[in-house]
Amino acid sequence: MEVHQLRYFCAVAESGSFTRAAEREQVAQPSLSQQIMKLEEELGVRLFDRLGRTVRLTGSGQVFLPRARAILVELKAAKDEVAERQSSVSGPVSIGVIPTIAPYFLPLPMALFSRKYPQANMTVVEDVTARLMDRLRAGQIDLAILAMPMRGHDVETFQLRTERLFALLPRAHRLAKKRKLQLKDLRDQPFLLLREEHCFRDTAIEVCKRARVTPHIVFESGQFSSIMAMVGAGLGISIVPEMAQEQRPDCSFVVVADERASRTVGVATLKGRYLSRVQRAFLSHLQSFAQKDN
Amino acid sequence: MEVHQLRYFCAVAESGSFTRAAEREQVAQPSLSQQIMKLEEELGVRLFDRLGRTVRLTGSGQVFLPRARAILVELKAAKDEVAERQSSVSGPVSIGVIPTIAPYFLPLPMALFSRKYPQANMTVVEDVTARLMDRLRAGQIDLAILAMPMRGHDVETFQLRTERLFALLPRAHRLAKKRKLQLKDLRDQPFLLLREEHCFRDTAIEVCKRARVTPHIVFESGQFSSIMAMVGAGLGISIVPEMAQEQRPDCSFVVVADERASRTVGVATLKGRYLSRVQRAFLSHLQSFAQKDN
DNA sequence: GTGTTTAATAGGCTATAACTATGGAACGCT
DNA sequence: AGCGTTCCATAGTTATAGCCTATTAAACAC
Repeated sequence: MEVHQLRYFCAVAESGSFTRAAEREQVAQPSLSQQIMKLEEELGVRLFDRLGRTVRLTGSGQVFLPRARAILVELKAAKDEVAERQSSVSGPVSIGVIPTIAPYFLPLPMALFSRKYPQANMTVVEDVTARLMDRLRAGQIDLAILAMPMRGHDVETFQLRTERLFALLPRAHRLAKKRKLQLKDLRDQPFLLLREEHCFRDTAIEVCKRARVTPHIVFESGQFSSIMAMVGAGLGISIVPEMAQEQRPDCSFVVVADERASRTVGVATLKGRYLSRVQRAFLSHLQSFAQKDN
Repeated sequence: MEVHQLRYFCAVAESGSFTRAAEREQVAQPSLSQQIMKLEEELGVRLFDRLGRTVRLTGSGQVFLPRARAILVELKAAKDEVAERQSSVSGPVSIGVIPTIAPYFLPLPMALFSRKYPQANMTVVEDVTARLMDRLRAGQIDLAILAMPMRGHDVETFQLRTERLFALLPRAHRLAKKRKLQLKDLRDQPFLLLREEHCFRDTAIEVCKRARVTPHIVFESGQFSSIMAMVGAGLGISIVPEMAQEQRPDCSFVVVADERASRTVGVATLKGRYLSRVQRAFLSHLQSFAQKDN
């Protein structure tokens, strides 16, 4: 039983004629007759009585007609729903983001996108890189905003911006007044860093190592605000990304002048993953926030 | 969009693999891939994400899946309903019958058929031949029981029985005691006949004419019972078919011995008309009441 | 790395739905 | 009644398109 057979059947039933039905369906009359016969054969029942030049539904045909119509309608509805889904910028977008980016970067793009496309249904998952990648691979999130570079053959990444790193110092610190500093200036300072699962911890340690500095870690936390409070209390120093800067009476931020002392923020999607129209729209929306200059 | 594409799509969605789906659908894997791609092309949307060796529905695929399933289910339901209709002896049977046959012949066959197939839904239309033929052609009745022969290229007929004609006489009539009589014996008798629309009137006149008798008609009615009452009252005589005989104190029935003084009862269907299983069953049931002899 | 699994590609084959042309039956008209 | 017209079915042909096998490319497992 094929779709065109149902279409032809309905056309004959509605026009009461094979010839007119063939015209309506843009097909030669014998082709249509043939398909109707095939349908009748498969059903094991005559659907039409061919009475001279009038064609009339049999009882079985009358039973079959509404069902055939319903199927054609549902077929169209299924097609339309999928098309609608693609043509309108609406539907679910699930975004994963790491905690060291989420509060600083995401609010503005999300608010603007939500205003532009009220039909978009955004969900944000905040988690560390490893678990975000799991979710990305599991299809639970559509895209992930995290620190570049992302090794991993199965993801596609787009850089959004590269930001300088800043030393976070107590306001009373001897380096706090400088306009910039070198990481080697921080040697022997007690360090406060994020917990191991956070990738920015690795970034910070990495840049230190490159400057031949091995940080002495005295405190670990899950968020910058705890670290800042501790630093403000004079317990040590830290390194934070540019976007985490904020006005605080107890802390100073001094830019780290070392070559390559930076963090790159990017967005990742699963390679081969098909994105719906909203999802693609959000991705390019994010890219419009990328900063071309370093 | 074709039915097999929907089947393949559901198979892949359910098995999570093109290869397993191809096995399930008894088709080579490339064929299945091809049809899925074609479907995706028509919908303008990717339905599956091909992620390495795992295959997963896209959002659009998830939307499309339940609809595709529903369509396949309805397709089967439509097919099944038609099949059921043909396999079981149930459903509507509409029977037309002329008034000079209806009360005498039909009750027994109908009762037996109804007992044998309680699911059969019989309807009887009693009307004269001309209007029954109209209804037959209009598809309002499935078969018509009437007097043969039926001229008309567009009907198919089956003879059921041939019955002798009887002279209907007042009990006191001089011929009432005879075991049989000739039509010419009735010459000059006042005739009571059915109205013009009734074919049995024509039959009666026809047999008379053949016997060189021109009936002098003094009364016309729509039913035999009126005629019998009148005949019983001595107003004249009539001719009735064998099956209309009944025990009456005021009338006698004497068989007409003339060659070809008979009426043949048969059943007619519209040529080219497809009969459902019940309808065919009732037709052959009627034929089982045919009398081979005479 | 190597072997295995999986989906996509390529090319040939076949099945089938399309077409044109024609036949036959039914209906309308004169 | 004869004629022309209309309509569906049939016959034969063409072309589409779905299926196949063989192969490639990539991903995964060991």
